Amino acid sequence: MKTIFHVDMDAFFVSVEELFDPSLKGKAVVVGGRPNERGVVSAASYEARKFGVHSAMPLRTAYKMCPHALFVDGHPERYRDYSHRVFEVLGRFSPQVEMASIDEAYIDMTGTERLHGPPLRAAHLLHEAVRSQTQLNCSIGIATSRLVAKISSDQAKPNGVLWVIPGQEARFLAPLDVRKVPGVGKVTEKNLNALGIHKVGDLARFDETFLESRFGKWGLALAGKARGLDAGGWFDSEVAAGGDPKSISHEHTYGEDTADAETLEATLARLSEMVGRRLRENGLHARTIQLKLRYQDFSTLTRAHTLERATQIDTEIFDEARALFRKNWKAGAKVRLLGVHVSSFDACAPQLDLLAEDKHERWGQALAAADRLRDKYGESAVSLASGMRARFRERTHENPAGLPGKPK
DNA sequence: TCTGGGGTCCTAGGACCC
DNA sequence: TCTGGGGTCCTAGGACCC
Repeated sequence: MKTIFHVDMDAFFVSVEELFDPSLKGKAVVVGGRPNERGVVSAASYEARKFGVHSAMPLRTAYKMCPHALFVDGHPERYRDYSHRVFEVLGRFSPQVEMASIDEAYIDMTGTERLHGPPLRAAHLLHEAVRSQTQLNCSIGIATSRLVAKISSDQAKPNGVLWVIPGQEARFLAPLDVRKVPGVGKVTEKNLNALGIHKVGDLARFDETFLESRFGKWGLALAGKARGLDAGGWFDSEVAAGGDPKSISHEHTYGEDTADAETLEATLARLSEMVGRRLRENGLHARTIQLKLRYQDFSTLTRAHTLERATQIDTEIFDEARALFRKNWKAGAKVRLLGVHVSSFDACAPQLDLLAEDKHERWGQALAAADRLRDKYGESAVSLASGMRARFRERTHENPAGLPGKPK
């Protein structure tokens, strides 16, 4: 029988911001950007939540609901730093700690009773240790499976500890909304509601063959979850993740939609550079390049192309992304978002012929040097994007009709 | 309400091969 | 000849999570 703790930081981003600016304490705070910006709420203080503000809500909506809230930009470096500090504290309680995301972790506390006492006592010690080392509050769920531990930490919020005694899992889950089950989102909730399933207890009464026929693989997992089991499927593998990334992407939403080809292609160049850089940092080579294009009306398309040979070179990524863009963009249509996404990683690119290999090698060296310059002098120190913009101008000059066009 | 950015996993259809 | 069955790869879209 396992003893799993799920530790979830309370209003993490907001709490970290409060450490840097104590005047925020006790106020309605929204992290994510200015109230008139495009974007969504990353985190809201409990005070702001009283007005209906919650994460993922558009900033403009949050402003309407809570105009007196203080809107602050997020600081990912700060959150990463504090996430590491939390991780260190947790590591003192058990060697088996998995950070499931920046603000939550699973700890396998099985067999630590002699060291830390029974689960509730250990959890209170842990809670206090996190508090004293980081000045941050967390909530802790204790159960025999990750799934139930996660749901119970949610029920414990804010700043609480909740232990689901072994054997009581079904009783604990039964009265909760199905939406509380990780992996059940808006759509699945609606589909379940249509079957008369509202509570986890309702779900538990359906047999798994029926759920499987109705929801496929996911239905089978769902049947297990309703009984408090870590049933497998994406949720559990996500938790176990921590290995090599499967994809890398960057995207950008414009402050104002644009149909300007030069602007759009410059954005693609910048996104390609960012993706290429991440590939090099991770020592990865990607075979599939994918473009993401969202129009003004929010209709979104993705178009991919798989290369014969994997790459980690900015210009190769850009060439593909731009080709996909030229082929698929309805010229003149205003664009809201562009994204560049790469996947199908190979450990390394296979050999080319010698001449090409040499050229490739030198490109790689140049890019690595540019990466080092950026580290030293900042992101704007070196940019291929500006070079691309200049080249593009020459081309449009020769081809005033604009895109798509075959430059000479 | 006017909708971010970075991820993971699943499904489904078509091409292609044996 | 009127139509197999399995496997793999690729592409597009979508649900979901933090």
